[in-house]
Amino acid sequence: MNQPGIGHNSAANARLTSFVQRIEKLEEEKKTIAEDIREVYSELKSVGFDAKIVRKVVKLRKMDKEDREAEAALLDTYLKAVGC
Amino acid sequence: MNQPGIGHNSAANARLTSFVQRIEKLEEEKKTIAEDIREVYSELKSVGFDAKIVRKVVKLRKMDKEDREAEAALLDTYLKAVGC
Amino acid sequence: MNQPGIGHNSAANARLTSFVQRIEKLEEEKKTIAEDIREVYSELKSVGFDAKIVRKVVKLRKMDKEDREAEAALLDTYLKAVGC
Amino acid sequence: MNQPGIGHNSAANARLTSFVQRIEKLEEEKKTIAEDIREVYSELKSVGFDAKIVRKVVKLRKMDKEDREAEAALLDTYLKAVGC
DNA sequence: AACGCATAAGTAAGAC
DNA sequence: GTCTTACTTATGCGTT
Repeated sequence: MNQPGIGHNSAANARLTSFVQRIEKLEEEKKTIAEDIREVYSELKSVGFDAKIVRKVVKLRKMDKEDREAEAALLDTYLKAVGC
Repeated sequence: MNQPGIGHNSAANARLTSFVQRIEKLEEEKKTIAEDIREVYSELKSVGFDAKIVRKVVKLRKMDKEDREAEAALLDTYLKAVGC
Repeated sequence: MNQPGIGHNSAANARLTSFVQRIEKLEEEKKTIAEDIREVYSELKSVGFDAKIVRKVVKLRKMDKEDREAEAALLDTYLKAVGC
Repeated sequence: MNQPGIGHNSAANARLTSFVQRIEKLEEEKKTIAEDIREVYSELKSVGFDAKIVRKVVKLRKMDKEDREAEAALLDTYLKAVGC
């Protein structure tokens, strides 16, 4: 493919390096935020809430109500199909 | 279970709501960063680099780094095992 | 700690190597089974079932009925607490 | 969605049940192997090795292996990019 | 018994 | 559009 000639083209090398560094920096930030989230869960746990359930709450709030209901209905159907 | 009595305790409700909102805000930020990363890939692609290759480069660099960290951790564990 | 002296004791070395190999072999087998499970999901998907829901079915069957109900009740309480 | 009509179709019910059982059986086997691995660790611990260290050794070996594979994959991608 | 870690499951994005 | 691969989330295990 035709990406800029690497290895014989210092300008392209520099450019690529720059892209890679930007990505790595962003990934670093993302990781930091993930840690912050974990901290919130651990704080909430330490004051007595059930972290597992709170995770479900967060997830459900993200889902559209319709989707939620459709999924619940399908699950119900399958459970009956397998005899539960 | 001994989580704060919810339902008859507006203070606990408010607290839980606050935790949930903090989490949602943080997840929002995380999502934004993930989008930024995708944008970098698309930018780099648009100037002629092969995104797939760059992804592998980033991955490899990360693995190398982790490898070094794992080695250091192992050494550390050895030292502790030996009483240092 | 007092694990057998490694590095100056070839018997201990051999023993450790043997343990490590046993573990690696077992992990290999575990990986194979995980692949088999994935294959079943993809087969069931190919004949029209919703793999995501089937996963939930499997998970729910594993849970005790009581636990299931207790969890559902708590989830409900939390959802109300945050105004859903 | 177009999954087989469940609930009014005993053939589909039977099929789903069969899939679920296959999965459950496979998960059982996987669980057994996980137990075997734990046993090896406990055996090795009982003869004086430090399980924590051995875990790290296993992990490191795995990472090294993955590293090599990732490198090979990158090389492969380069070659393809260049038309080989 | 709680805490953090490490593995495993589930979900979503990207390649072909 | 399918299919795989990568990332994220979640659970369980070992440790303190």
